[in-house]
Amino acid sequence: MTNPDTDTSLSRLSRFGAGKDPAKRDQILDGANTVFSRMGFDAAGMADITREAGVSKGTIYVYFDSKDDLFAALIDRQREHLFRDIAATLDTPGGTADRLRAYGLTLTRLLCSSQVIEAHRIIIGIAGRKPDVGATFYEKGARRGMALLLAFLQDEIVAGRVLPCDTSRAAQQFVELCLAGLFRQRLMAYLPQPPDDDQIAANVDAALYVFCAAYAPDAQTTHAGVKHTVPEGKHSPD
Amino acid sequence: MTNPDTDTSLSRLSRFGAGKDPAKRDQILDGANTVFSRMGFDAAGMADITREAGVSKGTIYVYFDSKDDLFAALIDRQREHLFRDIAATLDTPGGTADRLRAYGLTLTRLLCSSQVIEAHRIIIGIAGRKPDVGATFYEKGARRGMALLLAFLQDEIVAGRVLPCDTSRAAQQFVELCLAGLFRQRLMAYLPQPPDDDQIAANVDAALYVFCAAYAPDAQTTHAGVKHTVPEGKHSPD
DNA sequence: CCGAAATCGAACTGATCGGTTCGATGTTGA
DNA sequence: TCAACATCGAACCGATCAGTTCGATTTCGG
Repeated sequence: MTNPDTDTSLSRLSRFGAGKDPAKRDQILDGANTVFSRMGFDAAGMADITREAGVSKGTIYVYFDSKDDLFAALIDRQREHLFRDIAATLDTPGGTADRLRAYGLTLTRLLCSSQVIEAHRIIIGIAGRKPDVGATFYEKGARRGMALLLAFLQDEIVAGRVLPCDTSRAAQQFVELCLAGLFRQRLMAYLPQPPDDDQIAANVDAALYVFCAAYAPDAQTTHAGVKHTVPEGKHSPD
Repeated sequence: MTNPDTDTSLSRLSRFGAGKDPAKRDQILDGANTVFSRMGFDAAGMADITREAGVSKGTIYVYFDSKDDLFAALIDRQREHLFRDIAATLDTPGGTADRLRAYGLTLTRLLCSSQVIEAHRIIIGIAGRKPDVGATFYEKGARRGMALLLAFLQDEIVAGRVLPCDTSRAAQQFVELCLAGLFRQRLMAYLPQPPDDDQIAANVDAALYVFCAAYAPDAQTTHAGVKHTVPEGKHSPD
């Protein structure tokens, strides 16, 4: 009768139901992460994951319903890990540019890391066959990270430290500027290794320079030409 | 004795060797294109291509050595098609901004098209397992297209219409600005359809605004602050 | 030390897929 | 009309793989 979900007696604290031990679950996910990263989704075999995780095949299927389910759980776990790092950056002390730089540095370093690149490769590779998987991945990942930057930009505009503009598009532009020359090249394995910190810093500084030239109020107030009115046009797709 | 490769007699003009008929070759590539686009590389079966192309399996293997070979040939054919469209844009009449706009419009429209997106999905999906495939794809595609823009920017700098800068990085930045909010979202199927012409135009105009704010000489000469000296720092990876 | 339960591990199933083979078929040049 | 030849099409091969089954083994609470 003792329901394992409601039983909080001592006897249950070190004993889990079948497929309920979080340590073993993590062990499986760690192995899956290694194998998926090394081989990609289709080429990765459950036998490989079995071997890498040091867990029997039957046990994996006790913890996860299918290969797809296992992969989805893996993505979810990684994502939460990433957000912890990014969310803090915009609360950095310093001026607008400094906080943007901190955000850009962290974002660029994380997105160009082998783990994130491999995850993107897998998602993009199946996005044609399973559009909802890709869309969900973007929604819960990039879109959520973009929302942080978007809120920051809106606050800065209210404070007069950034020119009024289509914040959604400006946020997209800043991110793409940070990733310019790195992310796409990493995805296509044209850059086999993640960029080092110097390259990232140079890229983010260059992005910041361009971004400030367009959206920093001092450049605008100094140069009062009509040519540089910030277009507030239609919202960009986001 | 008559070697089919060197025999130019009339008898050979309407008769091709096995696996040498360019019309049938194209027929196979058309079918392969449809199937690869619909299903992705791994999920696409040779049987599907056989059906779609209306060609027997044996014949396909007379024209192509393997699935990989077939796919490579398909990519090569598509690429040449694209370059014809892009190469012309920078020779458009008009000022610097107009020509950049023409380039950006064409580039964005093509790269966000379903054909190109699907090709990217496949390449990126296997780039982990076969890095040389991905690298070659980037080398012969994006890199070559970037070279056009790069040469253009250098000419404009010499003519004093663009500020001296790291042209390689500036070119990357312009391209990413044009694709901001569109290309990555298309790859991940967050945008199921290609953007329409209005969206593309708005995006390219926004990109152009930002790019000009940073690299147009008039804005710089007017605003002589030290803050806006264009950094000529280390070359960005390209 | 016992007994229950989770896990192991190895064999097995059923299906898919890339690639091959080979006789039948249809087209073409002579 | 005939002979050569590219193509067809359907069966076939060998390998791989996701997922299942089940008895043996380990683990842990009592």
